[in-house]
Amino acid sequence: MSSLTDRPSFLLSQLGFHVAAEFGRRLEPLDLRPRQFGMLTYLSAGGNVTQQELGARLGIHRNVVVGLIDDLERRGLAERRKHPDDRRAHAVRLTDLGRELLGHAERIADELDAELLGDDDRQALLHLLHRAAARAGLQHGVHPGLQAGPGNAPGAC
Amino acid sequence: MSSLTDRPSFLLSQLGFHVAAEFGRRLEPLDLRPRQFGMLTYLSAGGNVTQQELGARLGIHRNVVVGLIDDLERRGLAERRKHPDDRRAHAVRLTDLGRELLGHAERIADELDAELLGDDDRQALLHLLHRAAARAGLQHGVHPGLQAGPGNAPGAC
DNA sequence: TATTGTTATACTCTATAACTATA
DNA sequence: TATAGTTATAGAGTATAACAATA
Repeated sequence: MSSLTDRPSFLLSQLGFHVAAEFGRRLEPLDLRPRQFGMLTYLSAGGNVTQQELGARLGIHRNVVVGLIDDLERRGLAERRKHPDDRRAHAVRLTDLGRELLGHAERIADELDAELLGDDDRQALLHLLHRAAARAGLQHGVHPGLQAGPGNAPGAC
Repeated sequence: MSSLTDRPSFLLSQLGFHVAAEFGRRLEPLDLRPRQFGMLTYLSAGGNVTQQELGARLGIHRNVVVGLIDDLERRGLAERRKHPDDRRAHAVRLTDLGRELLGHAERIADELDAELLGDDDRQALLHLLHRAAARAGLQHGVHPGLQAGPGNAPGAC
């Protein structure tokens, strides 16, 4: 008579959604959606990132990327430059303001991490999650919750 | 320079979404959606469960519950009976067929659990997740991913 | 001919608000 | 007056398909 709370997969999913939703809520004061946080994070590495690449990396369809970057650009957090190698594409870059806002968001994430568990437990959890993620074949930094899907939660990360 | 994969909260969310999505995919051959699985699970405890109670428990709005139970009833997995104490309400019951299908779904969940990690690691993970869930104040068996939200993934559990 | 960015249209799902019947 | 179930309407969001510019 296994209860749902005895299933690691259920607990994992339950906690994962909870944490994602909580992160989304804490991001609201920054007027930033989890998908945009993902974008800023990916852009922060620099380089000539095309919208196509950005969408492919985060699992967001390219026609949705347009609107999200429209918003980021309108707010001065990112900008479309001319792509040096391909005149069809944009090279999306993070602005200083965008980098600053990303810093705020990361501090929020730090807080969330800190609240999750005590230091020792958190380290142990991180280790186990890494093993499970590798076993599941998950790609680094690719969050399936960001993908468009048929009505995916814009608030859930 | 903390990568996203160094954040337990991100990994938790990433793995949680992945597991939920995978569970949803494996449930498809049974023509059962994760939310319906949640309903069958809750109904399996028996008793006179009203639609209101079911929705409140799973975080699904009552007007959405109607359609989901319509489907379950049409397929002979659940049925609406007269509620003995309140003539406004239905007493939703699981049928034998519904109980059987729930068994199939639980076996699918068992497989997913088994694939997650080796036995020892899985036990350790379960322990840590329990602690984190308690710390976060999560309720037993209440999955925030099932909630309606502004465009919540019907495929993600 | 394929690809990048963009826009428009159709579809799916939820939110809100009503309504009936009971309490 | 409030609540259980139901239905209808409107809204938010995505998928699909087109398009122009460029490869």
